[in-house]
Amino acid sequence: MNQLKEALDTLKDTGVRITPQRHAILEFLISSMSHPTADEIYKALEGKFPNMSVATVYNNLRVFREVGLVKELTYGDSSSRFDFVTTQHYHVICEKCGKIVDFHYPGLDEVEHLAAHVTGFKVSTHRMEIYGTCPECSGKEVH
Amino acid sequence: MNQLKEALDTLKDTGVRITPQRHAILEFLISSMSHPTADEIYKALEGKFPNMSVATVYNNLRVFREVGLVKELTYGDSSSRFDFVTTQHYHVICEKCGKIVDFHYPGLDEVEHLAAHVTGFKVSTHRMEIYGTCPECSGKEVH
DNA sequence: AAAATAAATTATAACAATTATAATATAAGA
DNA sequence: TCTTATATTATAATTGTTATAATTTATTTT
Ligand SMILES: [Mn+2]
Ligand SMILES: [Mn+2]
Ligand SMILES: [Zn+2]
Ligand SMILES: [Zn+2]
Repeated sequence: MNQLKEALDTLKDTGVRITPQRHAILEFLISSMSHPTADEIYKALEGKFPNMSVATVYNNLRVFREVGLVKELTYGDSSSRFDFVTTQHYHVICEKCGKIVDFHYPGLDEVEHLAAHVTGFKVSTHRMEIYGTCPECSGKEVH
Repeated sequence: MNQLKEALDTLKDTGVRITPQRHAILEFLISSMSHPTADEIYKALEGKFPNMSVATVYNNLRVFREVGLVKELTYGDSSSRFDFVTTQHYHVICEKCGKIVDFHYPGLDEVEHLAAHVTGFKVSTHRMEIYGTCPECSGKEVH
């Protein structure tokens, strides 16, 4: 139920200290319901933490990733985005405005198995994203 | 049959000048049968073109991408890799050594359609990769 | 509760991949 | 061959991220 409390328990269980900065970053990730970049988090919290270093944001996002609280979504040259992990899901991304929408779909187990069989890899995970144009951006088009 | 000739024709048809550097980069991409980074291409050709700028490699890879000759494979913070496009395929990537292996599998049309239906996006494409450990890296493990 | 110590934060510098800039060189058509 | 738009080069700039070292803070030990 209380996602923040659960996240803090995870930190405690894994021996990660709970600092005000970590608390605030987690709080923001959970409440924002989006997929912010490190810099967006940094800027969102600079009112509350005027002296927080951007390195702290990066460091803590890495810590959260390592204990499984967040997933890092990486894209070519641009900034990583961070997703507070609840359940397995994929993403649909707008090529016009960059919006990221959650997309629930069963995991592609069959594909993983075939890949393992064909290539001899020990498969651990996969990545899948859908790209296109969101309804808002489609609406703006000239007809 | 002759992939290089076809590629050069594509350049001619789209009004892109054929320079020795472009010729050499294409030749390397086709013959290497791998997924090199811009820097790997740059280093591979520095014998033949001691004065070639790394910017030339980047510029031309972008040109090739724009006319559909190559696909850019992007990964978080590390360098993009470039794939001379022949047929649609996916990639299996070793998390230990970084090796990239082609994996032929029918396109995930069903997933694209469902995503379009559920999110209202106009879907244009998708990305899918399998991660794991390659046979060589698995063999090296201590038992 | 105070002291000790291990970990986290900050400020800043460094880094690596990529792109921008401006001068020079060249491919391709007239 | 001449012309001109385009490409290349050398270099600087930019951006996202990580490393470093000093300072601060959370937790453990006394
Ligand atoms: Mn998500
Ligand atoms: Mn490939
Ligand atoms: Zn959009
Ligand atoms: Zn490997």
